Amino acid sequence: MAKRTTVEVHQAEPCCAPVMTAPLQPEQAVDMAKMFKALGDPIRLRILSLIASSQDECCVCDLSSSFDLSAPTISYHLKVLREADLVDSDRRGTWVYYRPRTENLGRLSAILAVPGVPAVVGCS
Amino acid sequence: MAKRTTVEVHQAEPCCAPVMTAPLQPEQAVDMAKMFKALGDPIRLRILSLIASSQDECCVCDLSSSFDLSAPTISYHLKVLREADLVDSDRRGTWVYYRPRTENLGRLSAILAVPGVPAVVGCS
DNA sequence: TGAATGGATCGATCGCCATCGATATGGGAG
DNA sequence: CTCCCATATCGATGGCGATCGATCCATTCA
Repeated sequence: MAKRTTVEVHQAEPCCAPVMTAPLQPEQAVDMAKMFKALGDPIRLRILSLIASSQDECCVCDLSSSFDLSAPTISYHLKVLREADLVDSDRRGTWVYYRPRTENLGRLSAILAVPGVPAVVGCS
Repeated sequence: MAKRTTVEVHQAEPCCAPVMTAPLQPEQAVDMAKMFKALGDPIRLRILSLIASSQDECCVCDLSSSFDLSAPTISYHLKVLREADLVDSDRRGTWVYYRPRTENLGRLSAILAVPGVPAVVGCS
């Protein structure tokens, strides 16, 4: 099964071997930990999943309405995700749109992959 | 529903759809975030990769020698990984051995998987 | 039984993090 | 230009997290 149109390139840069395969180098560990730390908050995980599961992109106004948190707090979490290279943002007029950075999500997925267990991916 | 062999149990319980596929439920997000938070520290990532990449299991004494940290600190990080259900420990005589909990590593990998991009494992 | 060693726990410290109200910035709408 | 709305930034605060020395617990060995 070949690749689909919008997502492709990604697994080209694994950046480092799966954690099950070889010890992580300290420098790579710092890099990866930065991303995992950004995922280490329930609110941010939900924000990311809202962004990633929306078609193409997602407006901040849609996000805010899903949480019982102040706007500055949502903005703060988005900044953390942005600085962890997990999402990209793009202002168009009054609104700001967010997109997932699938190449980095794929890297994180790959590094946790368990040999012999295909990390299945839903929806064919 | 009975389990079969230990090898294949893993991907059986994805627990939730990949983040790219559907929004995470708050409760699941709390669950997953706990594990990601444990991975959000470079030292813990390296400890986990040492445990996971060793054959079968790994003694604490081998870990300590790889870091320039006090024994209590290593022990603290191991506790965090244990409480996040990412490793299991097992005392045999004087030494304590740690093993990765591959079923949960697999779950994390699966949740970050990008549709259309097989999170290939092993060889490349 | 007592000493020695591997690990875990305790208590303290210090820095970082999540949250908010207040304020700034950047674009439409009038 | 002026007002308003959507986001972002600032500053403060309360709480959690990483680290260490001291201490405790378990096991082996003399």
